[in-house]
Amino acid sequence: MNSRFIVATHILTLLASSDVPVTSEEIAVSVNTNPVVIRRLLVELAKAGLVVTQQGSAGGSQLARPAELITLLQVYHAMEPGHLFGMHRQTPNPECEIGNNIQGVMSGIFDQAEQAVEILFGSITLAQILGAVRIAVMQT
Amino acid sequence: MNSRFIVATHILTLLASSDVPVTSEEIAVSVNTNPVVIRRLLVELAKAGLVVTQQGSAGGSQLARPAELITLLQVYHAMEPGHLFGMHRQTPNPECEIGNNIQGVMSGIFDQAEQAVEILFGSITLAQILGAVRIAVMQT
DNA sequence: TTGAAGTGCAACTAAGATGGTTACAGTTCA
DNA sequence: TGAACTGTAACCATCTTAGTTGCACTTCAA
Repeated sequence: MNSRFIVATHILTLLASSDVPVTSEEIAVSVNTNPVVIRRLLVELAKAGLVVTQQGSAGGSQLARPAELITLLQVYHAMEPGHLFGMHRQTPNPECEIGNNIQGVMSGIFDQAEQAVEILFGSITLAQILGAVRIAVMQT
Repeated sequence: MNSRFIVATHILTLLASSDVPVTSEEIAVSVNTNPVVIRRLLVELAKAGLVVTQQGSAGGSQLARPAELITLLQVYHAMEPGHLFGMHRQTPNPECEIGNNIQGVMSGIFDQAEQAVEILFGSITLAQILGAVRIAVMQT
């Protein structure tokens, strides 16, 4: 369990809330971490086509597209390339009927679980998250 | 990402397929691991009320209840006490509107995702998994 | 009662993942 | 040209996970 997905979402929400490019230092202050950590995540987000980043003295990052066109699912896929649930460390014994088939059966179930999560994430945009943040601010 | 959930399910499926108590050694052979690893998981499964274990020379483990009355959700809760998605390592900056509210917003979303998974797991029993394994065996 | 077979547990180990830090090369712009 | 920024590598500390070893305790048949 790691923090990349939520931190990446944090980054993108911050970018969505700004009209101008945001430096990794500014993001790092919001996230409360080191700018290099932020930069590492920004490289992945850029590879996924979610942000564009400008080098040099006027550098900074911006969303690559409108916040309404970025879903949590896209963020999730950029940050978490693996599966949600793990398999055996060693291949189970193929001479045993359970050992020989349990992974196949369970991978089917795990796929369904992942799909349920993906459907949810695919239905939530960055604009909605920013909106929810702003509502929370007003209620404080 | 670990292997405890699927290995615990493997263990329980094996117990469900047997009329007699199964030793940790036999389970270890099916899972292809060391018996101590199995015993560790069995202790947790027993605490969760899913298995009963007999010590001594006639020792071994059995399901604590019929396979139709054990759901994947119960197994999951016994093996994975934490959350599915991680939060920031350090508390984000409360002076920033995004930093101050992103965790609240995202925890709501993560709860929904976990719920979707739990609904799925709660609908699948061990008996169904054993049935699926047996169907897979017949098709090999 | 004894010895064998099994559980439960502690301690140790190796491997891998994660996130933080430091240093610096490269890029851009005033 | 120098400052401000990105991108990257290397290192480090911490934590988790799963495997191994050793052994105390439990149980039961002989």
